[in-house]
Amino acid sequence: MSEKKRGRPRAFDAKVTLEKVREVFWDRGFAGTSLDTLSAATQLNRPSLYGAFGDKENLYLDALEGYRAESMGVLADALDPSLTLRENLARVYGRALDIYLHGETAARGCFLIGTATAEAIQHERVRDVLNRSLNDFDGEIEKRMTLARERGELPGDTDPHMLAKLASAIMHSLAVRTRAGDSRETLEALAQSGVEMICGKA
Amino acid sequence: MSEKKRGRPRAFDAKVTLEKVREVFWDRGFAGTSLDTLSAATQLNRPSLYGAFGDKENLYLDALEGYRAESMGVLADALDPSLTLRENLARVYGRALDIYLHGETAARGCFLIGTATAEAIQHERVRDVLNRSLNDFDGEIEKRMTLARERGELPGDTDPHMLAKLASAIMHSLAVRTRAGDSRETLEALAQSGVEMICGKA
DNA sequence: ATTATTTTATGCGAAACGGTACAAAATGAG
DNA sequence: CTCATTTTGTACCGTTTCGCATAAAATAAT
Repeated sequence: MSEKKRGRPRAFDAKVTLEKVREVFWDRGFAGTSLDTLSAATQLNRPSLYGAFGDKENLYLDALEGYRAESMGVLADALDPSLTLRENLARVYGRALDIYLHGETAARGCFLIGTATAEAIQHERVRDVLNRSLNDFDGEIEKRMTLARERGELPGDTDPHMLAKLASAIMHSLAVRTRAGDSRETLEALAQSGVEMICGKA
Repeated sequence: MSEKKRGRPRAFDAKVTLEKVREVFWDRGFAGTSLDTLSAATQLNRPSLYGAFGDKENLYLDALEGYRAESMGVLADALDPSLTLRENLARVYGRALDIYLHGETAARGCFLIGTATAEAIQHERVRDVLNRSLNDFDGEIEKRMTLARERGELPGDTDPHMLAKLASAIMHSLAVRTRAGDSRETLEALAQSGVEMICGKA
């Protein structure tokens, strides 16, 4: 797996670097971030960044992909089927808010919805990542909705596909509203209303 | 009202210009748009743009404000209280999609959610416009929800404030998904599910 | 040791960027 | 007609931008 490579070894960890890059893009967006800013944040000079990740767009796409993969992991964990659907949804929204509210300056929301949305028109590859991410997210929730219907947690005439999209819509709204500066309190109230909308009042 | 001004008269209509500016920002975002691009789109040279609207951020904020004002007008019209709540919501979503899907290249979604969200962290004034816009939108819908409860269109224990936020969440999701490239068909299905979620199945 | 290979660091360069100085043009005031 | 005022168009300024060319440094292979 890890054969020793021939030339001079890298002085940095690509994965750690990509995480730092993500932080910067997350706050400033793709177009609003310069390679110099990324260079400063990662402690790497531009040629090293270019050598490891390619041009700016590639670097951004790699950062998006890392976020997407991590998010799907968090989602899968939150949807633990040994819990009730109500608990699952509350966990999904709760963990999302933990991530969305982690910003230093202003709360930064969702990396994808907050920054990729802006680039999606001009950059087809960004649009594709965004679309795939949203669909994958919907799909995971839909599977849980289907299971919930089988278990009787949801009525028999439930449409898991559309109900999952409604559940995702709450997430999208949390993402936008976080970035608009809403308080945690306000956001948690919305999340709870979302859970009640789907699972009924407790 | 319109006193004749003293110097050389303007050769352009500021309102029309602002609409053209909006189109460009809508597709490319704030950071992704150059003054040269705006100059070309408006047929004005940069000094004229600067003289009429100030710097790039001011120009963007003016474009956002125009969009916000128009959107609130469309919303007020769609919420005609002589119609049922169900009809109102269907109209709100329908007109939103008409606007969101008007793009030439890819469908461009909501100007605010699609572009201002990206700048909201770094530019406080943009964040404020975004926040105020979302709140005003919620507020208009909440008024209609309150009326619906009084009329018996909604159960007596309805919380108009939170229900309005759920209705807005569907809008936010439509905005994001349009920009991600979803088809009109898909989006209309989500809109309809949203209406049913709030008003019950037809 | 020598060579091949890869990464690092400095720094270049052409283009794009936002903003403005300045003079010409077009209007109203006196 | 002359002057003050405002807009227009050209041209420019200093900075930033992205990408790369180049050489030094660090490793493995021979």
